[in-house]
Amino acid sequence: MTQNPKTFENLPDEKRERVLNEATSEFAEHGYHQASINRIVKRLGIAKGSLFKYFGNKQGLFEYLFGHAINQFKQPLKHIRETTSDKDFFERIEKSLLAGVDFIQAHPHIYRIYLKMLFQENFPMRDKFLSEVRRGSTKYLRPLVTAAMKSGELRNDLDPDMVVFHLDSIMDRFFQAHTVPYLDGPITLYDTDKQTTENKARAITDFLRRGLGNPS
Amino acid sequence: MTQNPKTFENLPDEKRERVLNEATSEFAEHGYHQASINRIVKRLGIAKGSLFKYFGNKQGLFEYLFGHAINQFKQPLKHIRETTSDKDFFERIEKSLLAGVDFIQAHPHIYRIYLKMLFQENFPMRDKFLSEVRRGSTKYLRPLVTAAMKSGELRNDLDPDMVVFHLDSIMDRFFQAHTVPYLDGPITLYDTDKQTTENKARAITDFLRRGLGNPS
Amino acid sequence: MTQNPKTFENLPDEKRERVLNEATSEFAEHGYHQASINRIVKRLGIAKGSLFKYFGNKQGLFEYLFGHAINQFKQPLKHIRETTSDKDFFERIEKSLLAGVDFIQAHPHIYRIYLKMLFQENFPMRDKFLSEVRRGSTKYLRPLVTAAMKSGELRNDLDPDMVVFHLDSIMDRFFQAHTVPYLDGPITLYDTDKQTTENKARAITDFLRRGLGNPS
Amino acid sequence: MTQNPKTFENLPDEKRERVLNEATSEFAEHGYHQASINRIVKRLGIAKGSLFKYFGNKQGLFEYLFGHAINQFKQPLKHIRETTSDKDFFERIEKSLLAGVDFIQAHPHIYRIYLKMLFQENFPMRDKFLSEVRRGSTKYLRPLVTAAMKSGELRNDLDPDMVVFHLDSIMDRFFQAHTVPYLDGPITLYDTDKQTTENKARAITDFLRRGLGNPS
DNA sequence: GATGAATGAGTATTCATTCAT
DNA sequence: TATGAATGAATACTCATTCAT
Repeated sequence: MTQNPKTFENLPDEKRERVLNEATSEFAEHGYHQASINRIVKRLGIAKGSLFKYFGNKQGLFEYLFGHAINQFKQPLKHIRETTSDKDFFERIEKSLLAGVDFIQAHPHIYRIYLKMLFQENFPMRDKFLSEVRRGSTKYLRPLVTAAMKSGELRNDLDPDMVVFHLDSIMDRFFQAHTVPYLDGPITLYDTDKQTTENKARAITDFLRRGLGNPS
Repeated sequence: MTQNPKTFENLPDEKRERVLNEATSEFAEHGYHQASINRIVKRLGIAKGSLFKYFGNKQGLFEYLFGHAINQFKQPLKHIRETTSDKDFFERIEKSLLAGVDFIQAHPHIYRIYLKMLFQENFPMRDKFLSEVRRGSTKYLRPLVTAAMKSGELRNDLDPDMVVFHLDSIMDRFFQAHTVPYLDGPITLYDTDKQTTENKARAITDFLRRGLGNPS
Repeated sequence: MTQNPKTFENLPDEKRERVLNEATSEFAEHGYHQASINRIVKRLGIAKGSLFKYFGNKQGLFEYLFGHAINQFKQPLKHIRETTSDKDFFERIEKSLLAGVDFIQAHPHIYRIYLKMLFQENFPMRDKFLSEVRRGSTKYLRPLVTAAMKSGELRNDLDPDMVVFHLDSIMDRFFQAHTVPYLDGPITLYDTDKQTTENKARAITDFLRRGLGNPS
Repeated sequence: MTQNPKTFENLPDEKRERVLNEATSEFAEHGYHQASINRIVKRLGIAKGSLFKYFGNKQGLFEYLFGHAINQFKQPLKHIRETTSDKDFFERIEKSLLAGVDFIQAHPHIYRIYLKMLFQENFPMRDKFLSEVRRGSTKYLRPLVTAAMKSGELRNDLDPDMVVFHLDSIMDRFFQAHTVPYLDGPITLYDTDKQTTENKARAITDFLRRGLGNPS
């Protein structure tokens, strides 16, 4: 590998961003293997050799770009934990749902790459990235659940691991349904406006509260 | 598809099966575009021209194979409805979980193709196949839910659409976690033995009963 | 070569004709190399093997078919000579023009194959067929010219070879212009009705009479 | 054409010419569809990808090459009009015959492609190129004819459109007979030396003068 | 540091021809 | 005699990658 990421990092900010954006949207649209370096450089108007100087090869470009993106993924979760109190578990869930949708709408390309990666075994660095994302999700939800069980917000006859599995499934599906049709079933979410998203997040939270919350 | 698949259907059973199996596993491993007709025929030891005689082109092969598979998908669900009574909603859910896993373990390639299709926009016939699968899922779950609400098994303060969304999310995640690592979170399912699967299905069902069932 | 033309000749008339017709129109439409045996048998609804049994290979089919057609080519010229007298040279030319157009309109496929063959060196049997046709043309025209010069209908200061070359060029172009656009120049012939064709043939004949005829 | 031909135009002159020459002779020998990119690159000793970089696809190569050639076609006609006076119509025709043969002998491949295109309907850009050539021909001849009729060189009882049709037929056949055997009839032109060509052109011109010229 | 021409193995697809049934 | 499944070399075209300028 002859790449030299320093070369790329010395580029003017604006150009660096353009490169990453165009490449990201190419990968988002076509997945890893169908993405075409030819198309990327044509859209960018730069020489093919330059891209290879920056990142060595296709995989290097992808890893750089997705590693870069994954950091932004962690911001919103952190923000929620900091701006909400331990007191209201279900409010936190609701805010997490909305924050997730916000992030997806702000960075649709990254989320689409992530979804493609989920079931495509031959993405480079797939193991590394996916385990990182999943670990992040569990590390975020589990303390919320155990705290809520301690404080009595959640019923105490529940298995915390089950609750995490449960919440994770519902939340992920909620996000996916905002990105891909077919996944919403009877509650239509795809391509709807913000107002509707908020109503649905509220409805799901209420539903969870009724199912998991302490009736007392 | 310029060829009608009569030629293929006249083949001896054994050969027909070998062709479908090799092709299916190629698509399962690589997705649609990365799947290589060259590799398929090399593994089969038949001439390239033959495959095109059978199915006209790559897309024809895929459609035949996946359309064929999708029919098998519908059998287990039907079987459950017929062999269980309306009386125990949660037993039905538990059996559905196990039947789904059984199917996936019997046809792992087909399920992997389906998962790849979910987030890969350029699969041929994606719209047709996905909407067919999703519709099947909703059409299966909704009557179960409304019947259970009528009979008093499910709490009557729940929105049936929400329950369906809920069940669908959990069930899908349960299946996916059997196929793809990373998706199980704290409850490990991937690559485990049958005993464990049954315990987990039972645990999830119990959990749902506690959350959604009528306490009376 | 394993072909057996007897096999074909034993076929019922109706089938034999259908085979020749479909094959002829395939060659007329696509030329020799682009013509597809696959398409021919599909249109005919017969087995591919049968065609090869009849004619051995693609070239055998073409030779049979075109040899068959070329005989029909000779009929109209013969007919003209027999039904007109030596007395009116220019009437003969005019009738020949109309007879040629009639033949082309009755057998458009054959004429189109002939035209394609003219400039496509790799038609099988091209040499044999073309020289046969050209010889036929000269053998038809030359006696007409010499007779007319003797009888005084044509000016006697003309070189008979030149007259033949001349007439041949004009007549061929007249036929081609009925089949292919672009070749008519300022006198539009392509796709016109019979009335117009007759007018044009008359006009050309008159023109020739003025140019070549004996003014006395 | 997805590629603009800048890449090709930046190539060193010598290479550019070799590429065009080999490609032209391939198309001349085999026509459009039977021409093989594989053969072209093998003969050139360059990579297949390069040719596609230059011209995008087979059709792009053909259009570039033929469009390029068609411009050269127009030079000799223009040259004749400029170097001859209106005074001698038949001298102009004679010079045109010789100039045409000169061009054809200098660019035999291009003329052979043109002839193939005449009766092969599926040449790309056939309509565009043929109508351009034909229009050029008519636009060249018609003013010559009308001028000559006005000046009294041509008999005034002739229809100018007929004269054009006439001249066009004769001239084209004269050119074709230099390229393809069979088309000369009793006056042999194919593969003959320059001396003979000049004699024949003179003979044809004299013949035309006798037929069309004003006897006064 | 940037360029962009060159590469060649890879892709899906077509086709005339053969031959066992 | 008729069938139609099997063949494999051929086709146009794409693509990540290299490297001399």
